[in-house]
Amino acid sequence: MQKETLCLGLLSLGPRSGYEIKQMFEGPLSDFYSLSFGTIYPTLNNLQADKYVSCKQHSQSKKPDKKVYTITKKGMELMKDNLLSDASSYIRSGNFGDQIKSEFFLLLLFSKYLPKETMNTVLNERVLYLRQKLEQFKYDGPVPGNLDAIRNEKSVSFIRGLASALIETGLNYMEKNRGKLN
Amino acid sequence: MQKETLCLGLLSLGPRSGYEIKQMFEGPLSDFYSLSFGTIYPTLNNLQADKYVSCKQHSQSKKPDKKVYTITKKGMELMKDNLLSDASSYIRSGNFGDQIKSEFFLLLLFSKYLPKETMNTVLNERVLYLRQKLEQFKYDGPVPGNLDAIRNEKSVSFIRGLASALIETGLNYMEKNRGKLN
DNA sequence: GATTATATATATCATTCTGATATATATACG
DNA sequence: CGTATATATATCAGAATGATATATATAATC
Repeated sequence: MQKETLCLGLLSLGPRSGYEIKQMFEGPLSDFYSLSFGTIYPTLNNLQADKYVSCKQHSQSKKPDKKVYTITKKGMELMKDNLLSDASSYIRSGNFGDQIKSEFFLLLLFSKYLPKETMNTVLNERVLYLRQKLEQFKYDGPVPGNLDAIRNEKSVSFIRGLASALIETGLNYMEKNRGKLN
Repeated sequence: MQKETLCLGLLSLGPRSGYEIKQMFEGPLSDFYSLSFGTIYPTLNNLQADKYVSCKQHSQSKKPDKKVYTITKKGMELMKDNLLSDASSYIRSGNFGDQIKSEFFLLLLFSKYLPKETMNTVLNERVLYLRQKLEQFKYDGPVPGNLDAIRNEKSVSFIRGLASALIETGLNYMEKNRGKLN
């Protein structure tokens, strides 16, 4: 997805600074996508130059100014147009669509070159890690600051449910079939 | 995973050309990882310069020479060392580990900005696509050329089984819960 | 009360990687 | 006989990351 469309989409949930957009990528979106500061800040500057977002500078005594961006009508239109024209190309992506770039799967692929104890530890830690992830996805309590804007989206419940189901399947499979790796 | 380790790992399954390594990424590995020609060819050249692989040039009358690379003892050692020292960092990656970069999930996130008919078509095509993927993963018949080297790995059976289970879960979830997106 | 670590906030850039393009030939298909 | 696809390597502009720089506030630790 184009970085512009993505930033506009996140701003459609409410006005935000670049730093707060990054927080969304590190929080609720961390398992699905991410953009770096080096992408976010230039993108916001370009969007502002082209009037897709407006910017209010909140000067905070001696911290650097907090630049809060708001999506404009023109920006909403661009976002919707882009989503519509690119929708079909995203059908073949993500979870067993296009490239997943799974380092873990690659490690499994070459597991025969690792000592058995090492692979045992790795698999144990993977299981622990996935259990932890599962709890995160199932957690329904309060979230800090403006991160609840994204949590309350209907689509986010759908995605979280899907993610939980996938992790559970992965955990069950790993526990039942790990013997087959030796 | 470092591109060097990855290329060495694939060469550990047997001697191959850069083109054939690319074929592995587009075939059996396409859902887990990929490297472009722009990465593969320079990497092989560097590995050769440092004696981690050797190269035999098969001149083919008027086609460009086919450069077949073979992993050396030194290369096997580097690969194993790298795998061992990086193993723990791969535990938190892939399927709900690190970044999945799922364009499809992002599209769902912004689905409220798309017309209902469009989302309906998108979800239908996604289901068809996943069914097709599932068949691919379950297919156990013959594969062309030297691609069976990777298919016959024990770890590959494990990964394919896991992938099938995950896709099935995703399909079931989508079919049961797609109403919740409206 | 001093120090250390972490959080807020933006900006920049070298390095890395991709996706596209270039080049050249062979083969299959109708 | 032309057209599309496959084989095969190489290169490079453009994009994105990860790291680093800068500056301050706040919380935790000792």
